[in-house]
Amino acid sequence: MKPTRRIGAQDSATRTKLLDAALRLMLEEGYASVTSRQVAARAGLKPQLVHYYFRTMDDLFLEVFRRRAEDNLVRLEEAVAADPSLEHVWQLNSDLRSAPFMIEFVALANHRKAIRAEIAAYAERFRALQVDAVRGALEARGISADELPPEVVLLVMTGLTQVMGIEQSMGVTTGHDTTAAY
Amino acid sequence: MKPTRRIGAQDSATRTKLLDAALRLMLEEGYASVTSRQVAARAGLKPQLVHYYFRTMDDLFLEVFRRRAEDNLVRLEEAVAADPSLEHVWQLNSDLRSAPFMIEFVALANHRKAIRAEIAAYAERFRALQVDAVRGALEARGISADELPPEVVLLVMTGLTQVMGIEQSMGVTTGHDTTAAY
DNA sequence: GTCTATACTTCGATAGAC
DNA sequence: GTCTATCGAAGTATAGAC
Repeated sequence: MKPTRRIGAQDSATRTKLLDAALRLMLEEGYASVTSRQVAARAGLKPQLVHYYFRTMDDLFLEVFRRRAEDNLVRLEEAVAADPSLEHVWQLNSDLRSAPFMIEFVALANHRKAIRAEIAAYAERFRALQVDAVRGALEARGISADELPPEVVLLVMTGLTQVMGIEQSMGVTTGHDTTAAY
Repeated sequence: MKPTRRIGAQDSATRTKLLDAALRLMLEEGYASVTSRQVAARAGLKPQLVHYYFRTMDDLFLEVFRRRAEDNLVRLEEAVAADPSLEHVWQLNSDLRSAPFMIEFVALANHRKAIRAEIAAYAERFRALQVDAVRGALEARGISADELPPEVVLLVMTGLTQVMGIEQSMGVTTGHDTTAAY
């Protein structure tokens, strides 16, 4: 029985610095660049501190994801409460700022069980919130869920913005303008 | 002036073994696991051979991508020639087998210029083929490009299958059945 | 043309000092 | 509670032997 190594306090300022550095690094250089050494360098700290505050690198990734995901959920809830119209929900979905974040984590999750589970749970919650919002917006327009299920609307919306986001980030723009206008 | 180190022949069987091993590794473990040591281990060869046949790891990634992309383009062309109906184009797009491949490379491309350029070029060619196919299928149905541009149909199609593919691989399935039926 | 011996860097992780 | 000294394994890449 291993005596389980000691881990730093959750509310340590150093820990927060490491999490911030890890997130920035991930967005700028990709998850493969999120190593104990590089994270520490960004934060202006020693590499060993990463392993003091996070038992493994996966633990670090999970914590980076949770912080941002939690934040996203709250922001979505507030935004929908403020303006529940269909246009606004669409607009929120078209916000491409979180696309790079998700690309990294989806790629990472594809090969790490713990992270995949965390993302799936988050995605379900996020989707549930969105479906509720779309359902309300559709009803307000007098469209019943039978003729046009909110889940369908949402998948089309999400798919569209996702593809366009990815393609844009790579410089592929064929048909984007036409579609946006449409 | 560096005398440019020697590189193995393009048609070497060993080189092909390395490319195959790299592709498998990438799909199974993610791009971060595609290292000279691991690729060589998979192929039953010495790590140094990777650097004999590919100057850098990026060169290896590029070659893995090109081989598969070339193959995809040919297959798409043949498939559309065989059956240019809208249903068939949709079916081809719904083929999720290449989704994991693209996820890896998109994530990788986000942070490597050379790879991004290669993927963008491929995506444009692939998209052009698809747009032609959809345009033909729509016209066969008497739908003019003015009322429903083929680019739009394609982006919706691609978006839908892409999101569903990603979500499925992570165990998120809310609304998939409903949408498929719809 | 093909492969190996080798160099140097960076990796994650732990045990122990403050 | 916080941080550092240190380890063995794995990373890319090159020069030179067959």
